[in-house]
Order: sequence, then structure tokens, then C-alpha cells
Amino acid sequence: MTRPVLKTNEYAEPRLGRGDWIDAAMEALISGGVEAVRITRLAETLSVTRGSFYWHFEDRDDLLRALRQRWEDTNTPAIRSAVDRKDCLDRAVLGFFDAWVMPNRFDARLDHAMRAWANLDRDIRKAVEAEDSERINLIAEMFGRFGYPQQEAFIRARILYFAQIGYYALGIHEPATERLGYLESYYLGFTGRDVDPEIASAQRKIYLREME
Amino acid sequence: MTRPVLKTNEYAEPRLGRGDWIDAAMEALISGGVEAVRITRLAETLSVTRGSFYWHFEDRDDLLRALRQRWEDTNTPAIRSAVDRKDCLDRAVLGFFDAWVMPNRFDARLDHAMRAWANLDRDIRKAVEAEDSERINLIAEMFGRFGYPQQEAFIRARILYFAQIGYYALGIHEPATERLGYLESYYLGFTGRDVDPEIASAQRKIYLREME
DNA sequence: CTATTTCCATACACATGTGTACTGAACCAT
DNA sequence: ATGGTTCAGTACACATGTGTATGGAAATAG
Repeated sequence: MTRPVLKTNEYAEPRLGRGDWIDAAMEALISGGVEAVRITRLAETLSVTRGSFYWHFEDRDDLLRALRQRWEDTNTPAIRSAVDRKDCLDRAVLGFFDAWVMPNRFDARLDHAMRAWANLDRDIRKAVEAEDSERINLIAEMFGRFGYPQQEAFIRARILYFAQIGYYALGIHEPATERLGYLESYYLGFTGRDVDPEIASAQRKIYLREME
Repeated sequence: MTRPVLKTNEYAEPRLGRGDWIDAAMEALISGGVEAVRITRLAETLSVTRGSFYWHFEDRDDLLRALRQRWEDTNTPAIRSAVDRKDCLDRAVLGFFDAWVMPNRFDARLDHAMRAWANLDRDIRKAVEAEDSERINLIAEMFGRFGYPQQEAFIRARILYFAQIGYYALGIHEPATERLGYLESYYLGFTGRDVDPEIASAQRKIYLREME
């Protein structure tokens, strides 16, 4: 007689793994900051006791290291691929905007949470500064590719990146149609050039399709 | 025989007032976030027991309200006066930069701390959003005064303000001479115009004089 | 079917933090 | 000087959080 495919009772709650704790901690980090990722509370939301946690993790620090790791493996690579387009500046810049608003690989909420964490922890601060510096260089390369002198490319990269961080930090909430209405002005402000009308309208279509 | 002018022993430590606790809490808020303003720790740094605190304050929330109040009374008014110059755009924009780097009335570290706090508290978030919106309108009025069309003025105001917030949020640290070297590029990036060379060099002198 | 590994519960020790009640000392005005 | 006001110390109850030791149940392997 062959054994059933499912090796465990499919109705019973599966037991927890390391990843489940990290997922829950991620949610806590994003919505309440590092100070909110407390073993006791995670155990409550996961409906187990802390005994489980100390089987999967050395201590709280072990969990926090895992959070940092996941962030590093996800966010900066997403920026890189958005920005290194070779065809035209318009699409590269618009792709950069996308990273923050589209549910892509890049997790803007996590990025924001890491920045808040950086204010409280030297090691995290160093890590965030390193990622920021790398991202700005990627953006500066982008401007350089499309004809901007070196210093102007660097400063425009900073302005673009700072403004994006600031925009999210301020938690601006406006309807999608309104934000899209500003597209040309933003592009002009950041690049000093006018956006290609066809690319802009294509971008609008893509965005509105994804958002429903 | 006349009594001495000092009514209390001039060598003894003076007793504490409400303001002393608020000062200490301010320092804790700025350097460690709200979660770091703990009555127990403040008492330690002030070298008294918590008995003192509960004479000056109702409870911890009473202290936190005082912190918020001090912020509201200080920072946005400083922005307003920096930005509402009527003579030329150059000086208005440069004055805006100054607020963050000069030890003026505006306290950039406090502003940053309030924004971090806003992530953890609904009421603070609402307050910060209100201040941000007001400041952006002030900057948009500035651009409007100097000939920018309405929407462009609004978006340039946002970019300028967002970038300033982002710059500080990222904790960029570069020597003063390097930052001053970027002055013209920043001005061009934010306004789309070239800065008046005389005003720029005057600004450099003022800045280098203040900084030594 | 048994044994081992994997996961979770329980109980304990300890630390840090809040808030209250009560006491005591220092200062001030009369 | 003395009595009220202002400030600070002490002691207690309670809450939340970490980490360890140990035992037990459930899943898996042999």
C-alpha cells in the first residue's frame, strides 16, 4: 500500500519554521519599527509560545540579523535593474519612479523601516549608508550615459534620490490620477528636459492597468 | 545685616523645574527616538529619582505632549521667515538651505526625530503632515513670486522640500567645502536657473565665517 | 513499531519600565 | 520661628520583556 502524498495532516496547522518567524517579524518591523519586533508579541500573533522561537533562533539579535539580510538581498538589486536601461533617459527615470509605487521586488515600506532603524543602530546605519551611496552612483551613471556633465549628473542623481526618499518619508497620499498629472513637471524638474509625450502616455497606461 | 543676593546656596545644585526634564527628554528624543525617552533613564541622567518627575508631570504622556509643543512653536516659523524674502529667488532658496545647516532657530535634528516619531503615532503623524503641507505651500508661493507657472511652482516646491528632507534623512556627511562646491549645481537642479555669482560667493563667505 | 529528530509548552530567574502612596527635606513668606 | 509650598527619596504593586532549563508531543526515519 502506497503512502499518501501529504506527509502531514492537511487539516492540522503546520508547525512553524524559521521563515514564518521572519515573516512575522518583517511585518512588525514595517508597521511598528524595530522596537516593535518583540519575541513575546510575535509568539502571540503566531499562536505559539516563546519556546518555539528559541528553538529556531539563537536570540533576538539572530532574528534581527535575518531581517537585515533579507532587505539587502532584495531592494538595491531592484533599483539597479530599474535604472540601467540603455535605450533612453525617459524610460530609465520612469522605471525608477515605478520601483516605489509598483508592488515589484522593491519593497518601499521595508526600505523606509530600515532607514528608521538606522537612526537607532550604528551597524544598520552603516549598512543603509552603503546601500544609499551605491544607489546614488547607479543613478549618476544613468544621467552620465545620457549626456550630463559629471558633476551635474551626480547632483541630479542626488536630488532625484533624495526627493524620492523624502516623498515616501512624508507619506504623501494622493489619488493616482493626480500623481500622474504631475508626471511631466516632475520629469522636467529632475532632468531639466521635457519627457517624450509618447513614453509618458505609455507609462500612464501601464500604470493604470496595473493599479486596478 | 543684609542678606546675600543669592537666595540659595550658590554652590549647591539648583533643584529641577519642568523645563529641565523637557530639555533632557528633548536630548533623548533626538538621539534615540521616542522609545528612548524613558522616565527612569532621564532621572538617572538628571541624578534624581522618579519622585521628582511625578511632581512636575502628570505622567509620561504629559511629557511627550510638551515635546511636541516645543517643536511646533519653533520649526515651521523658522522656515516661513527664511522663505518669504521678496527681493530675489537666489537669496530665498539659499536661505532655505541655511535653515538645515546653520544653528538657527530651526532644529533639523528635532525635525528629523519628529518624523521618526510620526511613524509610530497617529496623532504625531497628523501633526507632521500638517506642518509639511504648510511648508510646501510656503515654498510654492516663493517660486510663484518669481515667475514660475502655478503647477511648476508647486512641483518644484515639493522637489526642493522632499530633497532637503531626504538629504537629512540619509545623514550625508561631507566637508563644508565639498558641499559648497555643489552650490551652483543644486541651485540649477532645483530652480532650472543659474544662481547669481555674486550672491553665491557672498553666501560662501557667510557660511565659512559662521562655521569656524 | 520503535527511536530519533523536530518542534512546542511550562516554569523560573532576572531586568527594565510605569505609576501611586507616603515620607522627608529645603526653601520662602509672614 | 514657623508653617506652607516646592521638590525629591523610598517603597510597593504591577506590567512587559528576555533568556534558560526541562519535559513532552508530534512527525519522520529505520
